[in-house]
Amino acid sequence: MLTKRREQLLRFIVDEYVRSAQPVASSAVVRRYGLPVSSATIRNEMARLEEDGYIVQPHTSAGRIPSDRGYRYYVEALMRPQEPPVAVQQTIRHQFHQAAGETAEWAHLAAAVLAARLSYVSVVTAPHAARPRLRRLQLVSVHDFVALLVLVLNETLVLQHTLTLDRQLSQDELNEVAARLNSLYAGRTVDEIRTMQIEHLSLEAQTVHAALDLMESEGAESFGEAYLEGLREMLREPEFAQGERMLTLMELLGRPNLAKAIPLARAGHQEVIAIIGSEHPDDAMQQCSVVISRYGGSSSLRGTISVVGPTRMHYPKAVSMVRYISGIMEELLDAYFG
Amino acid sequence: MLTKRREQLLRFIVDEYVRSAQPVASSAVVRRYGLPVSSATIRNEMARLEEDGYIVQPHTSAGRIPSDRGYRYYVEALMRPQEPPVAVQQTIRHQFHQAAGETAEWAHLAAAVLAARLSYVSVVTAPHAARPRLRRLQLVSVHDFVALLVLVLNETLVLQHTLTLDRQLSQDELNEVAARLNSLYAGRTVDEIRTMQIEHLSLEAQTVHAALDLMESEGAESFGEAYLEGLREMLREPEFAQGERMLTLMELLGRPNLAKAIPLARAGHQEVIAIIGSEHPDDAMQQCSVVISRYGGSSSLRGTISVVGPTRMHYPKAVSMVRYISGIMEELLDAYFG
DNA sequence: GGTTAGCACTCTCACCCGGCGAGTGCTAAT
DNA sequence: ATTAGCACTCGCCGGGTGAGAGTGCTAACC
Repeated sequence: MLTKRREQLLRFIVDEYVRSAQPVASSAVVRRYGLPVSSATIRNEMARLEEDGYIVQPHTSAGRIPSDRGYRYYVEALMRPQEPPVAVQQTIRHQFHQAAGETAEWAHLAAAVLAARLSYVSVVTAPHAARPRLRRLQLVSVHDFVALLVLVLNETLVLQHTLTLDRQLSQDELNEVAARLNSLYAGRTVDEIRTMQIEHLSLEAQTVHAALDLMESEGAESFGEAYLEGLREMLREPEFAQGERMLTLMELLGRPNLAKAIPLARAGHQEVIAIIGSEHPDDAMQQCSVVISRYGGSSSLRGTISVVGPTRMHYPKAVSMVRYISGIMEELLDAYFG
Repeated sequence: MLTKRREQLLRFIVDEYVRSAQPVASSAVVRRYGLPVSSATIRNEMARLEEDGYIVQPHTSAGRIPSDRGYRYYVEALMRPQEPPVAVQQTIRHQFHQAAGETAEWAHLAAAVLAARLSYVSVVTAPHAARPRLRRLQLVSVHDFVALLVLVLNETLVLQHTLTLDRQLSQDELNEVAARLNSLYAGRTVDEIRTMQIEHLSLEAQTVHAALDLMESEGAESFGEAYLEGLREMLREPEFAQGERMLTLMELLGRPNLAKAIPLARAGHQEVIAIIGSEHPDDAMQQCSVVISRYGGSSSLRGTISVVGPTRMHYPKAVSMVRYISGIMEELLDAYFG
């Protein structure tokens, strides 16, 4: 347990380092925060904080920077999460209000807003049903032997697939098939449809097969329909200034690797958690922190919303912003599909 | 007009510089290409090429690198476009075959393949109808006062929009409305629907209004549904090694600026054109070249396919690969919607 | 006239060196 | 426990230097 004064000092060091990206000197703390003690006293305290592993020196005769352990303590015990200012809240609400009709765009907008407000990378997975239900399917004639299968799943997810037919069918015939399948299967999950074991011929069978495939591919939570924004902004942070660093980061945040960077499983509902630097299992993430939360507890749709930034991240802002946007997504889901 | 030998020398210099990213020395040319002359002779010839503006020296006592004019000459007169090897062609055809059903994924796949084969940035705009026609619309009940409008346009473009209703409507009622609107408007363009001037009440009016909005937003060729791939690969090229360069490039290739980088208007059908460095109007593109082509001449659907790389680009590969992929897209469109 | 060997010249790059400034840790006094 | 004073360490910056690469020029050669 840290003494009151050491806690406060640690807070100053974190705040200052986050602000300036420079190692924090003892004299700088005294000057900037107007402490009633001399820099020598601060140096003594700093030495103790360093012994305990909360801060480190990049090299002798440099100031101190927080260690991952220091950040952790800061996040747990020291920081005061600050709600976004009212003006910002209003702007954001307005933006979501504009896009209210575009269900499929919510997650995209959330990612964009988050990135714009924080200048870190934001990753938002679209609202997603663990067990998707078929709402309605439709067949649209496209060309002689080609038809388009359009699937509306749970709430508003729309999928499509092109079917190649064995014979020419009119739109009316397609409508009939669709109507029959809708009456059989609308409202059901993949498993339910599978266990019904109804025999189908040709086009019906083909359609059901394609539909089940599409639905299944939606089953697992993944980054398939994730929105990632703000990479450019984040790469402006001084820790990524060298080309080297940028490339490894881009590598890591590319689609195939995204799951390594962001542990969806650790996202808890309605609580925002942070994973800091060395707490990541993956080596490439040692320099980064992730702030993550799940949204959509009350409806059947769930998603995650997260921010990836340098360990030198503005945690109060990041946590509160993730919490705020997550709340908005929750509200929207409730209002539209509650 | 250049002499035969100078042409050949220019070709060597371009090839070698593209390969090594290092200024090409006179002795290197002699050694590497086994010429029957001495390096002094090459130096004389190089001096002439430089006078005429085809090559430049980064500084005294460095080798030569091609100027934009030199690249232009190379592209026009010297390079031999090389078809992709048969094995590669087969692999690519196989990849497209796999995805044949996923109409909406073609452009994405094209961009991915292009990026993987060339390691430059590829940008592919999805097949797009200049005057979209409504094929079919559908209304799906989502929740008490919420319905989903699904629009199938021209060939296989599927759009969606959420409607908030003034009163509760059953799926059957929604079906009726959809059926009526389909019988009126299926197969028509925005303009046609507008001129029909049919009076509608409440939900019908709302639906038509939303549908027209969606269709109109698809009208103009844009990067709205463009796929961009390969940024990471391209940033590995030595010319972008400094963080500075990377950032300006990422800035430029971000959605809002993409149109500046890639002049869609200059893409000619069935011919692949290159825009080299200083030929770009925009300052930020002076270091880059674009290879671009249009696809989909015979069907009503069009799109563009382009590659952005450093001016030190492997033009033969880039041009032939763009041509090849463009041909495949053409074939696919013909086969499915011809 | 075209080609070439030889050579002086230029420019970059990598390296080393030394001074400066920042910031610390320690000691001794309060 | 605090603090003034001071020696010490280390990164950074500028200049200087030597090696290497590659050229342009000149004069000789076929």
